[in-house]
Amino acid sequence: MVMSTKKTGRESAAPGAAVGDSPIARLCVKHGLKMTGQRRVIARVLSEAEDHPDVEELYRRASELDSRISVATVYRTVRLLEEKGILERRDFGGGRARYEASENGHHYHLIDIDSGNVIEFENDELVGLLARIAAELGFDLMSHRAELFGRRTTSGKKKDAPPGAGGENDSSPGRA
Amino acid sequence: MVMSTKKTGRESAAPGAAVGDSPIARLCVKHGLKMTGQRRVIARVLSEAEDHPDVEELYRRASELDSRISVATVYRTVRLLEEKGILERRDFGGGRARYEASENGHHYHLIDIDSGNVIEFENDELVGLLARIAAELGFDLMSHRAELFGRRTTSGKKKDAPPGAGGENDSSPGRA
DNA sequence: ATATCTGCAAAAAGTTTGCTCTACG
DNA sequence: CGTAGAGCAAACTTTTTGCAGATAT
Repeated sequence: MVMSTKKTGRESAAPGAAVGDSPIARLCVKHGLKMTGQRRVIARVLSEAEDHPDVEELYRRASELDSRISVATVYRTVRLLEEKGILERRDFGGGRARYEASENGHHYHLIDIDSGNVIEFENDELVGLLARIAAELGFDLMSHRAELFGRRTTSGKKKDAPPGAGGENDSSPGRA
Repeated sequence: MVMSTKKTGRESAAPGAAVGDSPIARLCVKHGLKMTGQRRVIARVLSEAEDHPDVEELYRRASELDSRISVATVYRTVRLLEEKGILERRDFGGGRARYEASENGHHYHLIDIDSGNVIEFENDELVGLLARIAAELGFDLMSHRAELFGRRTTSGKKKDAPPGAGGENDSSPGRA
């Protein structure tokens, strides 16, 4: 098992994309999408996001970088990227869809039911098992999610708890 | 892996509840809720549901039994029962919330992303793995959920397809 | 050149709510 | 009886869309 480390940096340039483009912008190019100014900004915001922003939040962040962007465009972009498999839509309740880059790798959430902290983790064994289950039911697994709700073990038998890897503390709480 | 078998039957009567009441109606009484005619009907519809109806579908089914029911009441009831822990709200994409009785026991969902159909399954191996993961992170697993989003395998290489056990055929298709 | 994309504003779609009247306990 | 609940319609929230003008390739 591996605790997630989100990558925000950029790799080498790709043909057809401007050199400063974000990873997601390059994916857009690869998928044959036109790279408008707005789209480039939204792609960058998405690439740099370390949380799970909803459309409103994406709009806010994108607007800071370039005010000539409308919500409708964010909605359209996010939908387009989801269809291309570049983005994944998440539903943590609260009525609005939230997004994260597929390239961030699949990770899961363990929620500490006492503190509310969210711990992200990856687990290849889990991916494999879920894919196998889907296959047994006659499906190709396109995406999936798993959320664990747990309580710290009282005994100090904890095996693995990387210090800074814990609570992500996303912005939007449920509609309490 | 075991396909689920929902229980729809009724147990013995409870004090304070009318004899013909559905299991969920009895839970309502137990929680101190007034049992109006409408609520009783909605409770019954929920108790008898073997799928994951959204509000519109609940409204349709309830209206068939008693036409004096409004959508607003369905919304209110469903929300109330969720707060009481009697119902669980599910988000399978497609924009609408869907509900199922908590008493139906633990199972997982595989959503056909093309049709919106939901297949339920149980899997002990999955439970074990998730518990182990939680333990490795220093937690006792209190509850969890897993949802798979898949697409029917094009090739006929399906391994395991119990003829009548599969497609539950929930009503709402994704927003295709 | 031209198909794609954007902004704007209007419209959908889903859900909540204020108010008044009804009816459960 | 008193208060939770129901109906109705209007309000809200989130997301989609039609159209005219802009722009990347």
